[in-house]
Amino acid sequence: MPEPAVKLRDVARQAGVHPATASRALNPDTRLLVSEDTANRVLAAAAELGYQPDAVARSLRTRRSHTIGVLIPDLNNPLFPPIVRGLEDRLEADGYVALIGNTDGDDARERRVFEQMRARHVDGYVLATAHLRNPLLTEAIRAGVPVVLMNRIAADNSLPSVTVDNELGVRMAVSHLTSLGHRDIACIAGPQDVSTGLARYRGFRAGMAAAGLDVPAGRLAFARAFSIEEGHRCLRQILADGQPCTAVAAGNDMLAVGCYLALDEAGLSCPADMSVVGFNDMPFINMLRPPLTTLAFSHYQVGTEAARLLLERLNGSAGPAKVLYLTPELIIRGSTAPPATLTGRPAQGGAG
Amino acid sequence: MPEPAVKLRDVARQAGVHPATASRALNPDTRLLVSEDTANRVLAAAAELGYQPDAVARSLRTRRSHTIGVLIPDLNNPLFPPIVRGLEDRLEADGYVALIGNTDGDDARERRVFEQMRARHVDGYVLATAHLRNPLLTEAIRAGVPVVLMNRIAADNSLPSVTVDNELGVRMAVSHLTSLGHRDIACIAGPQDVSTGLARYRGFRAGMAAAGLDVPAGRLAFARAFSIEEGHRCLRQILADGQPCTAVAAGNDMLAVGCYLALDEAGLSCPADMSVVGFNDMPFINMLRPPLTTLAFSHYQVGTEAARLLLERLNGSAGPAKVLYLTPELIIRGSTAPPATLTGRPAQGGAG
DNA sequence: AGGCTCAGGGCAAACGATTGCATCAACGGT
DNA sequence: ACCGTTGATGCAATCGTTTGCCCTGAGCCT
Repeated sequence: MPEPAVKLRDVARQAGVHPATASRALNPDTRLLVSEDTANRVLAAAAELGYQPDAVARSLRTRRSHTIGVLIPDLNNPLFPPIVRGLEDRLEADGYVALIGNTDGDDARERRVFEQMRARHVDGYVLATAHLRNPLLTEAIRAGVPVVLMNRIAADNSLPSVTVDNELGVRMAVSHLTSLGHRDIACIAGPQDVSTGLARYRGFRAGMAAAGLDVPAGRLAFARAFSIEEGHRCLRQILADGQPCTAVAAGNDMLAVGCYLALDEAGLSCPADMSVVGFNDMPFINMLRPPLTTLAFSHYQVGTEAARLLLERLNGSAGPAKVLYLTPELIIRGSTAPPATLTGRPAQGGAG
Repeated sequence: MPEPAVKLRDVARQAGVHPATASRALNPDTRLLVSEDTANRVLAAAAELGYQPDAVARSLRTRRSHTIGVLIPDLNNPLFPPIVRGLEDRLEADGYVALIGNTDGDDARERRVFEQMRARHVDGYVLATAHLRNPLLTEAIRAGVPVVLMNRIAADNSLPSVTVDNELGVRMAVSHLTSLGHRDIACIAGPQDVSTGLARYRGFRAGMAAAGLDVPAGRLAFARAFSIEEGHRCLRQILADGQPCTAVAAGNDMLAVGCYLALDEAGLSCPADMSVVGFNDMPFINMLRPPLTTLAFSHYQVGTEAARLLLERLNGSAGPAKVLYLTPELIIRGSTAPPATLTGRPAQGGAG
């Protein structure tokens, strides 16, 4: 037998006032409109009855739901849960809750989820799925709903965003490889229609150019998704028909894991035959065989900062969009070592 | 400038009917109440204007939100995302969306999230966080909201649940170890106030008893959480003051990963010095050093089945609670091998 | 032809909270 | 003593949809 929920009306009756008065007493912003005495009576009644306001009714009337829509491209990627956690923690502090949607990188699904959220009156969106140009973005803007981008950013920096400095990161990775003595370095770039894929690829070219190294087409592959399978496929392709190489820079850690599979399959070992470097330092990546050299940043912080940016908008600040870049840190682990031509010598040579 | 959303009223005006009629025409269940001709006019108008019903208003009126609250103890555990995915996929097929909440195993936080969801009129809950006796459960039941448990189950099987056969799984693991020749087997049990922790510990004792083996206290440790840190702590404790052993059965994969850390720290190697077996076969666990022997089951299916059970309830079926047990499969990988006393001999001995 | 049924569709009342406006008492100033 | 002011509270409309009820007109039977 369902227990009847306690309503504002009940609190009002118990306190001997009109529901409107009770409403005002309960809302901190309007509490000063009622006498302190009445306010206390209402508060006491609410506490005693265990009153919880009906978020749905409130949302219908106020047009605010205190709910934020969060779109994640792939929740199975361990990179995202810590980000989501950061978001939730920060949002909760301001009384918002996150509605999380998984899109699988599928546009149709993304649209469905987006509409669902809209119908539920979300007050804002945090998107980790943004393509460089995304129809959803303009649509949300037009509807007047604040949007913040996470991890990926938009083509024109027109939206508040928080991301790691991808280009810098990959330049650091390339510089690490060249300082180990590598000269023939392959690249498995991520999808070029999202900012992370593009910026990291740019970073790769910039890093190679700075070192005076060439990037022949045979040492370059573009993944269609940031997935293990695509990493596997791309490195296999490079190994099959590309120029020989001694190291590979992968667009992210998932692609790097795919590289491990391709190396196993080809009977090559990492780092003896080929060094691998990833991006993201996602959870568990330090426990792989071998532990992956990669670029780290605080995932949790990406979430909290995105939440902060969104809350700023929700609270009315309307300045130009802030784009926040976190600085990545190179974490050197067992997957990178001097190339075989150096270690092949009797000496256990490090390179300068 | 925010675009005004199109409302039922607009559709009705465009079709030349009353909003009530439009509402009936739009709802498949009541469509037969209006003439086919009118229904078509309304449908056409709705399509033309791009009408999306306001979920909030509807939910206020109908007391149904088509939203399901999902409570997850730790989204950072890669076990859960595939489960959530299964849930979402199955729920979406029936027009429901999942509201996901992370509880961090924190009771207070769990309660807050639970209340939030209640205020948002969720139609049901799927809990992966259930303690063996949980005040939230009785509370939800009393409020008349259907609840399904996932992964963990309640003490008295009074609620629809889907879980893997934990006891059987660990018996299989123990039998695997004994057949390799292990006799001194340690156990790192999970928290005993959740069903998975308890059932797996029972399975361990049952398996050992069946093999006629003893379980001295010094080879037993109880983790306070299913975390890497706790696994680390527990194995370290056993190594420090326990009887010597050649294998350890961990309460889940996270605890097993913690064991890897403790072994590294003690200068022991797996599986040469100590075999390790986990539970769950969570993503990435097959890529560790060494790949972990563990018990597998379809995580995705746990999600879909839980959704199915909940949908049954939502659609009015009121029979006794079904408890669904999935059968685990032992996946033998590199973390288990015959004990050193056997492999120490020149022959590459297998054991019967 | 009159009365019945019945399909089709409009009216208005919900759902529970918020909020602009009206009311009303008390009070102070002149 | 009267009037304007102010502080506290009640009234009622509103958010967008659904749904019980009633009304209307057409068709049918005797």
